[in-house]
Amino acid sequence: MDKQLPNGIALSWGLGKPSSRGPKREMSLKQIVDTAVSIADKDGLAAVSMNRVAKSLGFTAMSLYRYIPSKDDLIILMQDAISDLSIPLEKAEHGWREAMEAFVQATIDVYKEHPWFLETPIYGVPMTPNALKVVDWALGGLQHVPLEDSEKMAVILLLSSYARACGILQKDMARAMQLGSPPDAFSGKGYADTLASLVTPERFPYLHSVVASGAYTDENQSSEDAGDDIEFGLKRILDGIEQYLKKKKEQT
Amino acid sequence: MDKQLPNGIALSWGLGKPSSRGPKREMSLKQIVDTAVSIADKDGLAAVSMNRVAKSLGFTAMSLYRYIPSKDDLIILMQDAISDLSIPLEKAEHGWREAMEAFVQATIDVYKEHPWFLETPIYGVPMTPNALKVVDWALGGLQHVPLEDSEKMAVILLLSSYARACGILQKDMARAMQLGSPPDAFSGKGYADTLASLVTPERFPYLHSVVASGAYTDENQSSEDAGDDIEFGLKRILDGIEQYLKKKKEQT
DNA sequence: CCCTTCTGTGTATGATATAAACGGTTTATT
DNA sequence: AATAAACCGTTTATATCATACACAGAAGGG
Repeated sequence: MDKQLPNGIALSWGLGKPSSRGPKREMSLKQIVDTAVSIADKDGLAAVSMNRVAKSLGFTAMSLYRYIPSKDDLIILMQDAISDLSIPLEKAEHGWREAMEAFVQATIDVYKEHPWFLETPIYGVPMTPNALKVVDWALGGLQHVPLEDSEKMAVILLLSSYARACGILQKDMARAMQLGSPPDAFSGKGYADTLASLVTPERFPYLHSVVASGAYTDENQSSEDAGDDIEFGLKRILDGIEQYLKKKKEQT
Repeated sequence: MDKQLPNGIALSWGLGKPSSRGPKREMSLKQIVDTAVSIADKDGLAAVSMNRVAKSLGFTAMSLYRYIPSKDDLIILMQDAISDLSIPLEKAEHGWREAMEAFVQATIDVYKEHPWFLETPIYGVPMTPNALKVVDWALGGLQHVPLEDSEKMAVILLLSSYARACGILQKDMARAMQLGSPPDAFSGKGYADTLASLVTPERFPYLHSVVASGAYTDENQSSEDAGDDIEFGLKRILDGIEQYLKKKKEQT
């Protein structure tokens, strides 16, 4: 009887007794989760408290517990909610590369719209319906690719992590651009300059030049450039997969 | 004057006035951070409270604030602390592929030793000394690879993110193995069976067979197999980069 | 020698998640 | 139709936090 799997997962699947007795419910799970998501979108994940969510809906904090067993479960539901992409059902007219590119882009878009997704402390292999629907979509894009199931899953894992990396980068760049270069707390110089002065060539022989050139702090990059970076890594990954397919074909 | 960069970063660099006047300090930053890390290692990140850390050291919670401005900063310092890998300084005797593999493996090992690292909110691209030292190490492994600096950074970010995804997978599998297949809360069946019954072929045409086969819940996989999965994705990435290098070489 | 500065410590405060008990409401059962 | 059970949203209470503030003592500088 240890702490086991969060039953927010069960909730996300709509499992629960249909409770016929008692008064009519005045809220819905969806309503609660959507409210929580919009709060997180606006003010960050830390702003999501039971109180705030409930008050936004005109109820008391405790009322939420009639719908959700705990806040952790709410967060799981939030994650699932934003994974509800409107999946285009182009019937694999295009190749698998295009499909994977679309998958990655869609995932990155989620991070862009909901930056708090990067901060959620509840993580793990996807287990909720919308998240799994995305996996299913990606698998569909690979349906005619001669890979083992486990290999396909590995590819999806790889691409997901790539999208996440892009999300982090994007968020940092957005923040850097928003802040501009304000004088820093512990020196008169801007943040980038401060970092550059700390990353000395003795201590960081390889990193030093990168930071000094400003490439690390992304000062001169725009969002458009970030897009280019996304392209670069993605193309490398897909090339790698393609090469593997070729090699595999030769062996047979 | 918005909320700006956490100055826990400044602390991690050892920046601060050397205070000569008052009484001698009875603790040190390192002591505090190490204690916090060991608590997180043992009981998870949620167990790390100012009170608990201070009490472990025989002091009161408030005393910590003489060393650390806020708990968020403490977490940043914790992240930096566990990034203090003892970096092998093999002078690039091996190729860049081996170097990148070592980098990924080392990162994964950190996740294995400190699972709470996965739960810490990502504040963004690394900015603290030990974390940057790791980046420097990775850059060193790429020193003779003809890529642009920005491309190298993109590769490193990607591999970091991939390592994180592997860390998540590893942890989930470890938990799944530890739990075995306990009867679930909302059905008599085990968790894997429950999931399999939810992932119907109608709703998840492509994923269904994967889940049904048990490949998704990783029931029969050992940690060794997980290593294979890691290998697969990693090799694809590296293959893709290698191909890019080849193409680039031909063009010149 | 005093005064400034810093130390660790109590005390206090405001958030927070969530448990427990309550009055009112709806429906199933008798 | 009457009763009882189940359930809803609320009120109240508690425990845990992070952290602001003010204090008493310690150490060094003038």
